[in-house]
Amino acid sequence: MPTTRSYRERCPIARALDAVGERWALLVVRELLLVPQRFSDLRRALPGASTNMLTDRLRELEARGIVRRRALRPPAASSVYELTGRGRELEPVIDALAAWGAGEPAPNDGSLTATSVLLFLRGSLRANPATPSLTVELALGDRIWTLGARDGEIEVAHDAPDAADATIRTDPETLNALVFDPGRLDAARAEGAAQVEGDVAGLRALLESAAVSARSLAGS
Amino acid sequence: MPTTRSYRERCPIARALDAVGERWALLVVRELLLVPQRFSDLRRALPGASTNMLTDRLRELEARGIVRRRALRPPAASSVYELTGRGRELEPVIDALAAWGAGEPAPNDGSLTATSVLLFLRGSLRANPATPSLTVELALGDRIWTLGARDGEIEVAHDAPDAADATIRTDPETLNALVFDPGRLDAARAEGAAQVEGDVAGLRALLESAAVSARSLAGS
DNA sequence: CCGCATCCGTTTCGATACTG
DNA sequence: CAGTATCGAAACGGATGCGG
Repeated sequence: MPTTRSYRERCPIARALDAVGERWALLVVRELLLVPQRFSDLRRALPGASTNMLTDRLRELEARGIVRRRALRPPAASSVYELTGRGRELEPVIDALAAWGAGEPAPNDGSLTATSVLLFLRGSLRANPATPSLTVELALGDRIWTLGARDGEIEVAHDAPDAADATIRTDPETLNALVFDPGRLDAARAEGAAQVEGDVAGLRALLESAAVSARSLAGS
Repeated sequence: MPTTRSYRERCPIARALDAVGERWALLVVRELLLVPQRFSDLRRALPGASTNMLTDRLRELEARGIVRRRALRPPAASSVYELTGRGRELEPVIDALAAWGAGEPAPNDGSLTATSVLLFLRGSLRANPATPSLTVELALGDRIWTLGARDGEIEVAHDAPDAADATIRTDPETLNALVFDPGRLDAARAEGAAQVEGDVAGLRALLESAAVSARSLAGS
């Protein structure tokens, strides 16, 4: 049964925590921030969450107008969960948490989802005004993403770009390592952990731009 | 016994929530954001939190380097809890939550602390670039605060200003109402809910500036 | 296989009472 | 004032089962 407890404060901070302060709630929002996901996608992304926990959180978030459930077109006997407009407004909260959390110690056995890495990469690039303009096609697992950097505006979308300057195929682990240490790019390519095509120098410069912010966040 | 569970993710968002995602943790940070507080101050500010809950959270936050316990000078047989530098870095998280939470429904029986109102007032003024420059002395309960607005820089401090343009003595409830509807200022003064001295017109303009942001936040 | 509902042991929460 | 002790209630976490 969904959780209903409240801090019973009129403070907006407490009200926000009443809505998304339950355990797992903000991680569900995080996973849905870049792309709608099915129940089983969320399970894979949040292996520590039990099924009934996920069901409860999704129901609560739906009841609060943060998440919406949408049926897929008839042939697919499934549905996806996606953020509502109100849910997307949580992005600044997620971004602030990511910036702060980068300074906390990481469990060395921790998992890492594609969404996590992409959000952190995006945040790092946004934090660096000198980020070069470039459109990158990112293939992580079986999903294709577009990373667009243009005049300091950084966007990540779950689709293939019309025209990519560079293409990289890798996994979240490797991409995360590259965000902190772009110097590993050649080693990752040699090991087969990453395949790169197109403007390799541009991609390298983009990663360097992210690394500047990423390292300063982690160091604080 | 303090909580030790973790999401076991290397995602910075999950790491942040590992540190401050437990129930009540961020409300403790909120209360300490503007001024160090004693245990009993926190109890009053968070009446829904049981004493052992507060003890647990304070110990955890202390262990994580977010809160520090400081003994007061000898005559006072007491100590205060205050944020560390790392703890103060949570301010953007708190601000983002406040901005989002203003759009959530408020329980009509909810309490409201001075800190809550001051943080929201500060956030509203910061969100409005047209905020007039003014120094206000704010007396809430038995505490004196300084609200300084200068060239768009808004600061709230727990002390008396060197020189105030205006002085207002009221309670958190009334101040919160004024942030949304400055038109009530005269009524509040007539009812004795607020006493104002000095540049009343300036204070009124400042409240109007806050109200513009406050209403747009609540309306979204 | 997907999306849940049910059951159950464990942890955390919340309220009250009590102590240095 | 600043906590500890205790205990029932709620939430969490994992396993299993069941209808599409």
